[in-house]
Amino acid sequence: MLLSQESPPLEAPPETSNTKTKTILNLLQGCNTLKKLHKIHACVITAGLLNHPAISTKLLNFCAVSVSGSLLYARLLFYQIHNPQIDHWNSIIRGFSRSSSPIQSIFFYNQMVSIPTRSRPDTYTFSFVLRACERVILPLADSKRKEVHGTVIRSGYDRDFVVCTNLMRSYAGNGSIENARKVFDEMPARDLVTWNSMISCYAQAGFHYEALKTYDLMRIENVGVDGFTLVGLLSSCAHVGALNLGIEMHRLARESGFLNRNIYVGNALIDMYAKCGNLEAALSVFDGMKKRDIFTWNSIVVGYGVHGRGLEAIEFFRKMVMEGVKPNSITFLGLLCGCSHQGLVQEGVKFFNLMLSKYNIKPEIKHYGCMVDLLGRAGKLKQALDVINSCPSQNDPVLWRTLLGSCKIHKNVEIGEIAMRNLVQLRASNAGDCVLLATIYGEVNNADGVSAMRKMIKSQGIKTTPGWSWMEINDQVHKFVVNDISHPDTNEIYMKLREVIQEVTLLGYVEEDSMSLVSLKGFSGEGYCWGNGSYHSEKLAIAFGISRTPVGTCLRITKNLRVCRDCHSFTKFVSKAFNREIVVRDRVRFHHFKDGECSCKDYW
DNA sequence: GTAGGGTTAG
Repeated sequence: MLLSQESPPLEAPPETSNTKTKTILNLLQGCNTLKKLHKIHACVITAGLLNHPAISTKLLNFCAVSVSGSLLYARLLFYQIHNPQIDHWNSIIRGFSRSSSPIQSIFFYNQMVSIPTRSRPDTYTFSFVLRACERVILPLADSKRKEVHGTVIRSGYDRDFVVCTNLMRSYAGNGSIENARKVFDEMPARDLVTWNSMISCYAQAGFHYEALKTYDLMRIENVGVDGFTLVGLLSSCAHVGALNLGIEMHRLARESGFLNRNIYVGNALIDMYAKCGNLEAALSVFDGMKKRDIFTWNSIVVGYGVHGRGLEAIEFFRKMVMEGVKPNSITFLGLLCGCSHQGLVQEGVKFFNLMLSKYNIKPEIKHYGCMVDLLGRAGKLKQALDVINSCPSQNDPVLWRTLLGSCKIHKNVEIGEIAMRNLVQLRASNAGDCVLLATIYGEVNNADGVSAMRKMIKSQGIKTTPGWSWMEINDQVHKFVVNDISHPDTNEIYMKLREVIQEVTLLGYVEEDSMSLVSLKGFSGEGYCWGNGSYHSEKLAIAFGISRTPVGTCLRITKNLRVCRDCHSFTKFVSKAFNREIVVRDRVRFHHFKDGECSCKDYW
């Protein structure tokens, strides 16, 4: 009931309509609870002022938009207003667009546009309804978005920065990054927010290369940068390992004053440096920050963790807790990752237990994955199996796949078969898993096992993740895939590669061809590169890097899969033969190659 | 009076 009998008017009705209006507007001004609003609403009805434009707008706005409002109430109120005006429509559409039921927003928009004599949508209406489309995940939202887009164009709002930004985000948020780009390209002019949004749309969709390319265009158009630009670009630099561009962002941040003013920028810088393999620089930014939040601490803990420097990650964790910052589930991912790569089994187990007992953080599947990796890597395969069995969602193929990976390191057929059986049962086994188990069989000279895996792959059809490597030279990011011939300097790269192979062969490099799994050659199984005799993307990147950078320059490579044994051995030899430090960031960790050795100590 | 952009993990 809107007119509760227990809600008497707040004061005696004013005498004239004008004073009534003023009194009610004053009351609305001070209204901060729904209860007070109930009473004011009752007054409004008694005074017959519900259709007074200022009053109804304020009433509705409070219900639909303010934190103490109620959308249910807003909807009832809306239907009491005769001939709602643009402000009313915008209020109700705005309110629902950010609610848990954004579809209602579209519903009201539909009503609004269904009768042409009603208010026409304006720039605000479009912004709100597009936000609603972005949040509704039904396929229907797609056609709605296109329809709204059409209306936007027909009504001339396609020149409006804000509407177009909303359109872009709405498209990108639903997987249609091409349409987002199309909107961007077709705008007659763009402001800084539009550029930043394009970058963040790309970054959030995982198109980091395109995000960085957008910055090239930005430079040409001279639009400048702000903190948002820097953060978006730094995140993409971190993802693709573009250190030089990241350093350029750092310089811009320093010069423009954002470094000290904006905690986001500092946080993104720490993450970028850590992900690009330069922990010292990450630490220096960290040390220089006046204020630190959970992102700052997590970035440094995770940074040390993925570099396999578990003890230091633990040290940062201690400092963070001492400074009163509460760790979250990501902090523990960093810790467990660090423990796993440094073989700190006891510490890892301790932190895993601490999560729930002390910090009330429920371990998620990723944390279980770290534990399986920690124990499995250390050869405690039975315990790793127990962890999977204790996990609430033991039906996750990733856990079994991690265990299978550990079985490969320790050549354990028995538990490897258990892992594979579970993967098959979950209908999740892929070619990469077969390759892993086949490797284990091969290493214990089990020819039948190898042959069974070969059959399994044939019957399933090979489904693999294509491997790629990024490398940045002079602010340009170069991407290579296996046996790549798309690079403009392909001939030069292959010539250099053959030369490099000759050099390292003189030092003792032998291309690994351990398994005689002829039918598997050249494939990249999910998680691990596989195959010999083919030119893996990092070999091409290394050859390119050697030919294009001065002697002694460190080569930094980022790849999407794990390094295969052959490439790992190759890179060690190259680091010695050419006196180069080579930093390879693979899917799970960093490898620092120097003087023929790798920081992972051949344990990855 | 109402609208658009950012970081870790995934």
